[in-house]
Amino acid sequence: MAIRHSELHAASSLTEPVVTRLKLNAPLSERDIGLVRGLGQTAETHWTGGEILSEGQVVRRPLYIVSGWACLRRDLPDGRRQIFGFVLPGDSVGVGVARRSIALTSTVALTTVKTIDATTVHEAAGLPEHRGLASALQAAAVLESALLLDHIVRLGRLTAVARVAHLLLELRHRLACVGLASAHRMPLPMTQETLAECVGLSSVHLNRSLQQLRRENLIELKSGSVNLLQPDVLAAISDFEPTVLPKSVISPMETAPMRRREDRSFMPPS
Amino acid sequence: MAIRHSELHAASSLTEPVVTRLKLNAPLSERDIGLVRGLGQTAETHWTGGEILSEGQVVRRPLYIVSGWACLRRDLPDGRRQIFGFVLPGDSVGVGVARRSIALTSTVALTTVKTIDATTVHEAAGLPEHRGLASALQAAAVLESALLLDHIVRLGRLTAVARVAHLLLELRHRLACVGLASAHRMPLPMTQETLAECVGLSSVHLNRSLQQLRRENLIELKSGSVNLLQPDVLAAISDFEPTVLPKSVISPMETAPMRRREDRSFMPPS
DNA sequence: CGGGGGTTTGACGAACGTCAATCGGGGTGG
DNA sequence: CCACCCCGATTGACGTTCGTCAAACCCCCG
Repeated sequence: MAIRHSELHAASSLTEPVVTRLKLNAPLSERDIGLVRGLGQTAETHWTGGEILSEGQVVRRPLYIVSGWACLRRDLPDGRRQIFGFVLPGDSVGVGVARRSIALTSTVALTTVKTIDATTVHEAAGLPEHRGLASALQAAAVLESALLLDHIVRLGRLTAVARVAHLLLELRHRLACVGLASAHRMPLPMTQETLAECVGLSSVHLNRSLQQLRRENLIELKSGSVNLLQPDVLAAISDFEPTVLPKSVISPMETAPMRRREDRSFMPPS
Repeated sequence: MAIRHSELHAASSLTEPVVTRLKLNAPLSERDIGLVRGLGQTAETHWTGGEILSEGQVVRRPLYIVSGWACLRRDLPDGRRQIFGFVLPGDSVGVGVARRSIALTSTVALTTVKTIDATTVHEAAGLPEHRGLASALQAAAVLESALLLDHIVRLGRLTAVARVAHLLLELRHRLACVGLASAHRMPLPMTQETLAECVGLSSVHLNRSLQQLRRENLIELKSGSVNLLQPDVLAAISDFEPTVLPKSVISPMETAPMRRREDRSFMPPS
């Protein structure tokens, strides 16, 4: 299921999304940052479709996603599913909603996902010399609940088209925070059915909603990535406003790192 | 808005819902319990419709609800509202989702609400001699997120009737935990419109869903309280299962404390 | 050249929202 | 004590949104 890396090279670059995210949350000292960078050695790989964490399972240790996408999911008795949100590079798994207890949802890899062990960081956050880390982790937890609240508003009060627009804007904003999306283009490495399970629609109706957005020249869909043609219009029709914290993290930079070839396979090469 | 009580009598009995809840979350020492009981002096009263905490406002101090109901709410630009959940006696306000930061939602009193200041408890939880409190608070935070997740499932995957059934069962379970509901009857001190804003339906359709439940002899509605006639059937049609923790807290006791006279007014006697 | 999974389309029915009128009970003023 | 009033609950009619079923399509890959 998870494969431990023996490679040590380039380990520090792996941790950059995490460093970026934590620095946005709170000012970090050099020691804080060094601590996080040291986690590159603990990288593990999870294949598409694999469960990084299973609902009901005891959470052994907190993780950080350093590359790839995952989702938080619950399976209902009749086979239907609800996706609570997506986990992106820089996000943590097994924290806040489930630290040191029982996982409330499954965390499933949507692409090949690389993770690092966050135990050290969480332990250090208790020490007086790492106050910066402590507030960064706290802020991360708050942002996590904020995402859940936004999702509730999406499901409870928005129409199908607005739900999709709202979700796309949220993902763009979060990706931009860690430098993985430009102002317009971003990866969207999942099935329409997965998207539907997130926004509470049937896959057919989700498809029609996407088409409506395309017809109105609001988005462009290529396999595995989206182009938000008129983000302001999308925001208007969905009442979107990015979650608090440092405003306007979206840089005008146009480098949008795309998924590598190996990530396009939706099945593990077992 | 909030009125500080000068009355000191019967202060300790006020805190009982909080003690009960915390004891369910983790084993508490006598010192832990004594600490909580001492909070009776800090009681404040909020009138129906008043905002105990406003979205965007800096959270000054954590509170416990000791009597009455409140809801977590967000108002949308077009006047519509989404209710994220209800806050019952024993629940905390301004914790977890917003501790020491900015409130992510408004907390609005649905009845007359009495609160006590939880600052002391939260500070004590950091001390080694109050480890029990620390785990109790942690468990409370987890349960809080669990409720949000359940709500997402309700909104994303259940039909109107099932949403209502699911919500009623959740409320009964939580009330029973603090001895405020019997196996069947429980208070429901809110407008159908409020209920609708919670489960993401129009008030008209919510009304029809309630009627369907009544027609099928699953519930009985009197002003301000519900009777769950066949909880097992309700659970079956809504895929409900109570949130983890000590199973079957629902006692066969039939004493269902109803709202007092003063609580039936929906407007403050200003 | 096939196959298979994902996407798209059409047709149809069920679920839900909206508008607007009516009802009903408790609270209030006379 | 009684008539009035107001808010919330209820009802009907109608239109829209969304789900379901099933077929066709498309593209990537073997």
